[in-house]
Amino acid sequence: MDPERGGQHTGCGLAAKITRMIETRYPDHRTRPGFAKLATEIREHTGKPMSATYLWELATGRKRNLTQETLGTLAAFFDVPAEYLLDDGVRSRADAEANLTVALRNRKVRSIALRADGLSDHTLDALLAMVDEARRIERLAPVEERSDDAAGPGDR
Amino acid sequence: MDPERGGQHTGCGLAAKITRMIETRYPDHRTRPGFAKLATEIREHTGKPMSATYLWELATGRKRNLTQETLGTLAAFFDVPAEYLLDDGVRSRADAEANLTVALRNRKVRSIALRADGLSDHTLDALLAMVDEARRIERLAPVEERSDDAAGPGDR
DNA sequence: GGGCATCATCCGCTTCAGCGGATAAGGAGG
DNA sequence: CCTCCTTATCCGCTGAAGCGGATGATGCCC
Repeated sequence: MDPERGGQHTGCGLAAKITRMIETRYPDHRTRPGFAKLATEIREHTGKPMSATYLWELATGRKRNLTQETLGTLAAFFDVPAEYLLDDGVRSRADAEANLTVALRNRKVRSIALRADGLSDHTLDALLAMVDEARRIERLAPVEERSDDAAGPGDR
Repeated sequence: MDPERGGQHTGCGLAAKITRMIETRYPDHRTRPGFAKLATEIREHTGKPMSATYLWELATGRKRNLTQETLGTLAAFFDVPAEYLLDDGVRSRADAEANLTVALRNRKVRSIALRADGLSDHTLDALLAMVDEARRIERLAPVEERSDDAAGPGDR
C-alpha cells in the first residue's frame, strides 16, 4: 500500500473543492443538478468526456489523483485556474511564488517582470538593487525571500 | 487510439519541456546523467517514486497525460511551478494570466517582480523606464504587450 | 395506487499511467 | 581480447483512472 509520505494527509481537499465549485455554480440547492445532469452539462460545455460516476467519486474523495486531461476539463467548466485544482500536496516550492500572480495583478509590475526577462544577470542585479532602494524610500517592509538554491545558474 | 478532440493536436509540448528542463539543469551534456541516474536522483531528492522508463516515455512523448502526483514530483525536482508542466491544451481561460509565469523561471526576475509590488505608480514608472532602457542597451527586442484583457471578465 | 424521471450509490469492466526487468550498444579499465 | 558499468530502448505486467450500466430511494404527475 502506499503510505502518505508527508505524514500530513492531504486527501480530502480536492473533494471539498469540487463540492464547493458545484455549490458556487448552482447556489440554489433546490434546482442544483445531480451528478448525471452535471456530467452531461460538462460534456456539452467543454466537448470533453466526463461521467457521472466519476464526478461522484471525485466529490466523495474516492478518486483524487486526476490526470491533466480531467483537470483541464473541470478547470474549463468551472472556469478556475487549473492550478487551483492541484491537490494541496502537489505544489512545489516554486509554486509558493505563484502567489506572485497576485502581485502581478498590478499592470505595471507585470510589465516590469515581462521586460526584465532576458536581461543579463548583471543588469538584473542592478535593477534588484534599485527596486530594493525604492522600497526603502517608500518605507515598505523588505521582502523576505528564501534563498536556498544550490546550483541554479540562470536558465535559458 | 485517442481521437483528436480539438482537431489541434497539442502533444509534443510536454516532451520538449521535459527535455529542456533536463538540459537546463545539466547544461554540460557530457556529464548529464541518463534517465536511470536521473530517476534515482529525482527519487532521492523528492522522496516520491519515479522510474527511468517513465522518464524516457515522457521525454520522447510516448506518455503525456500525467497525474497530479507525477506532475508534482517533476515540478518539485526541477523547481518550476506545477502549472508550467500542464499540457498546453489544458489551461482554462482563467489561466491566461499565469502565462507569464514562464518568464518568471528566471530567479532574479522573480525577485524583482516580488519586490516591485506595492511601490507607488510613480516609482514603477521610473523602474519601467529603466528596464526598457536596459533592454535597449543590451539590444533585446522591445517587448510587445497585448492589451486584450483591459476590461476584466470579472472573475478573481 | 401505478408510471416516469432523477437522484445517490455501487459493481464490474476497459484503458492507460507508471514501473520492473529484459535487451543491445557504447565506453572505460584490466 | 573480455568484463563491468551506463546508456537508450523495449516488452509485459500491475494498479488505478475513468466509465457504463446496474440498483434502490425519492418525488412528481396521472
